[in-house]
Amino acid sequence: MTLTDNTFIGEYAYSLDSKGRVNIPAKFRQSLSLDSQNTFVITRGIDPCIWVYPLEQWKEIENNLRNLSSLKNIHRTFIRDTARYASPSSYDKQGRITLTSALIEYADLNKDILIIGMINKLEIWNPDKLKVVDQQNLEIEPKAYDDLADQIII
Amino acid sequence: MTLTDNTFIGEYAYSLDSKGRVNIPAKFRQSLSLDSQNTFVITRGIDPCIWVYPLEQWKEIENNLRNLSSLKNIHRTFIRDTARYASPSSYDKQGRITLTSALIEYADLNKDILIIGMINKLEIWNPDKLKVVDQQNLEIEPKAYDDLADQIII
DNA sequence: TAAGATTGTGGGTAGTTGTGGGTAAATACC
DNA sequence: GGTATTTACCCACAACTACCCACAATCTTA
Repeated sequence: MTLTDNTFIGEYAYSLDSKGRVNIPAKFRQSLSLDSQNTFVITRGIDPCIWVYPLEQWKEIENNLRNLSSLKNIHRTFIRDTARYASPSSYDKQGRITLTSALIEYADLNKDILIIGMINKLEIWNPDKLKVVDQQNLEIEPKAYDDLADQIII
Repeated sequence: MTLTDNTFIGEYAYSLDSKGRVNIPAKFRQSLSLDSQNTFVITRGIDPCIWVYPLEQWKEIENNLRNLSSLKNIHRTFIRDTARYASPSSYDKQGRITLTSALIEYADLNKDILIIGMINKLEIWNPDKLKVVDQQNLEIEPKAYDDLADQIII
């Protein structure tokens, strides 16, 4: 059964091979919209992980960036920060995408990796790094969670 | 795999050879629209870097400039600054464009350069200069950045 | 339960890409 | 007008990448 297009949930343990390739979980490939043309855009996450957007989703970001004028420094900086680490990657016949060495380094990936569905995108993690971040997040103030509760019903 | 025409993302480390030639990343050449006829227009960036526009995109800029009235000093100055340093450059069989010595000097380029996809154009940087600018931009008020981020969901 | 299909992982190879340099045409200079 | 310098086009080659095939493990289906 398939859920909504370009929507991803769940956690999967996969491996990164010697050529920098990672399998995209079959379920995620099936969730990818036709308009995304078997293509994802990979980029730096805010956390030390790789963000993987369906092409269609990424194009929306691009369209927003396109409307910013380069006359303003803050706009140029925002475009540069957003665009420079991004790179399109189509999956091969086996369902794998190739990561760039820059991103592998940024996320500090070794052989074992974790792929997490984040609704509108995926995250690729070094499992050890994620453990550390999870630990840190235990210290989030309860108040912050309460504020969030105002915006989202769960 | 092709993304949108004339849309560029990613960061690439290349080199400037003794003849003033720089490779245009293959992915960018593939993104270039047919109407751009393998041609870019290079000019001064606002930051100390070189801006590289697809020909088609540059024509749009020219049209926008056409609509500015020469009665206003700010308009005249803007048109002059934008037009005077611009020069078209087609890439050769190997995919390289030739930079003018004036622009190489302006961007203070040595052998190692960085090419950054900025959605509607490219930037060519001296990596050391970019580091300095990146550092300066850390001082942008977080609030201003957040406001921008609110408009663009990433 | 058994056969078939799907999925995740590994590796080989042909084509592409980035970089250097050579030569002839075009341009500038005296 | 002849010479020097620059520019444009061509070839060469090492490194890398995309594409292909193979296979074992898992899941599906009858």
